[in-house]
Amino acid sequence: MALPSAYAAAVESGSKDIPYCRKQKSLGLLCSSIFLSLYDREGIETIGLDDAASKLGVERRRIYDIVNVLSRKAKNRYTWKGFGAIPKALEDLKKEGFRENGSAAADTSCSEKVSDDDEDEMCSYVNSLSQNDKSDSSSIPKYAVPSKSGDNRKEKSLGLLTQNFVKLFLCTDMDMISLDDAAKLLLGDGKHTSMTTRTKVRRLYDIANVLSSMKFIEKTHHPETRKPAFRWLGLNGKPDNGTANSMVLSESKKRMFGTDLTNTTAKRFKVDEDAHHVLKPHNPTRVKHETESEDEKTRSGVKSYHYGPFAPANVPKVGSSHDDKGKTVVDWESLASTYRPQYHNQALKDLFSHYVEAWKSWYSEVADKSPIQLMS
DNA sequence: GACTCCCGCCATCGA
DNA sequence: TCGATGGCGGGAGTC
Repeated sequence: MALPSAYAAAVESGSKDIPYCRKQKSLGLLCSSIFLSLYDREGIETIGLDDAASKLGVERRRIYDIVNVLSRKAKNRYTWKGFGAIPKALEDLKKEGFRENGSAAADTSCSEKVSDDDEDEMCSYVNSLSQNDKSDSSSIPKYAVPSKSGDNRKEKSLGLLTQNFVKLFLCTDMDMISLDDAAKLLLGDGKHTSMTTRTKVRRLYDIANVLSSMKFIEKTHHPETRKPAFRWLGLNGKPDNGTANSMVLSESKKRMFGTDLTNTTAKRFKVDEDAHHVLKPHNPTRVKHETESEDEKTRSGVKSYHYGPFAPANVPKVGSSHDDKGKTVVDWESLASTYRPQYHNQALKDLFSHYVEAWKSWYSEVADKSPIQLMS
């Protein structure tokens, strides 16, 4: 996850004379910022559109793109039910997907909305799909949205597209699929002109960004063609305790597509560093990736702990501290003050405080379990 | 040059 | 009627 520094940079870039970088406003980053950090907490049940937009410093239109995978509760408010309801929703969606294609017996109905984000829409979509279409039952399911006059706009919604995209993974034996193939499958027979496919692929990119930021899928390459493709992670990619912090502690060490500034070029960071010196040392994502190769080495032997977003680049892992070679004494207080970002945005300050507390909590917990030599 | 995906126009929805 | 919503494609950034 790329919070909060990447987001801070995104917010700041909009107001100052820093060269604009569009990746700082990517849907994946926004998704992480909104749901995984700002809203995926105890007591948060609804998300205000204006609230999210102002907190993140982006226009409402971008929030729409993300909340399309939520269920709208009322004008300007969207429900947020956390990650807890996802397993059931996925199961429901899978059953429905099979049922739609006549390849499995399942009589689950989506009579009520059961989940959050994508799956919520998935569920609601199933109803409309089952009413409208029983088209094709070939070996590869066709999740093309049925065309029905007067309902065209709804059929093409991002939410429905998301559901069908996920169904491709859930209800087929395809381990990975390219967006191009997905677009053709989702378009259905005889519909994929180059233009419609291109449009659909663009939307799938949006969806893939959101899904990958939530760790449902990951970007990969087809082993034969080397073409970009996406692999389903499902709940394996989900955090185990449903907190924002846990997202960054997930097992995957691969670069996350669309979730943050991972593919931001050094060139651009140079610009950012010049303009925002204070943010420089504290881009957790950068830290993570810059140290990735080093990380791999240290990980190979000992099962180490995964640092969260605020792990300094030069800090040895706790697990590796048991290694005799790695007894580096770290001035934690010094690090904390050195790397503490200065946010101008109140929401960011709050968010950062939240992470600091989480970090302290985690640190004291780990320190208790594995007494290592640390300066206090 | 292909891939990626943000931006914002504008059609549609719905209060 | 008008503000809210969101599909859509242009085109810029990135690889």
